[in-house]
Amino acid sequence: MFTDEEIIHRILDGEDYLYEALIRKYNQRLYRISRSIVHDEDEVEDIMQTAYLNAYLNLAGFKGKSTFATWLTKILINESLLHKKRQSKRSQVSLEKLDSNYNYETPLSSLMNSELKAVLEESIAKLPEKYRLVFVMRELEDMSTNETMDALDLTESNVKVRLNRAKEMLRDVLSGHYKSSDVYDFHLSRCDKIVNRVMAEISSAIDIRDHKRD
DNA sequence: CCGCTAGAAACATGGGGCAG
DNA sequence: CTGCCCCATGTTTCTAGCGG
Repeated sequence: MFTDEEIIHRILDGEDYLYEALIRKYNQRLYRISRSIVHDEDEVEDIMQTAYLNAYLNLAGFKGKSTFATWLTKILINESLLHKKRQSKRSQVSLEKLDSNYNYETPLSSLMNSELKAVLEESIAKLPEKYRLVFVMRELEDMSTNETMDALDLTESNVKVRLNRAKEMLRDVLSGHYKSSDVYDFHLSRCDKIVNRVMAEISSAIDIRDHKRD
């Protein structure tokens, strides 16, 4: 097993195909996080694709100031927010779109009552974006407070209080306890789809780059 | 025992709405 | 317009628990 940093070194040394391993590793995380900003699945796919591509093209600029995971997450969040901003400019109607998009599939079998899961997903989706983002990153993706604050450019205390308030809001809706591990699951076919697309984009990007070099 | 982290509570601030 | 209140948000501070 190689660390991300080792893989990146090898990619920069010419082993471009290794980028696929990184994509597969972080697909689930990026999907959930982007999905907590943008509701439409297809749009999330596009955003992830763009984020992976941007990350790849700027890989040489990654200096290891934070971890690769955080760096990549940051790129994704920026891309997601950018997309959302563009979209809200085009059409002001976003509210009615919210409800129709909650019913996406969560393929893995779970111990959780499906009705409860649906309620939980809906409740999460209804959280204000800042709370939802922190909640998804901390609770669903198991990111540390430090990772989360780096990715979102927040203070430590702010991450803590947002997480607690998110939970508080969810508690108001959900009586009793909840199990969050299988919310926002990432469908495997979707994973392959994105991997293939990004690797295709990368190979053409490499062609262009090599062309320019000549 | 020490250091780190999470969480809860108290406190501070800033904006929006509203009566006068 | 002004003063006031309420609400959302962020910071500070304290406590508890966990592992080295």
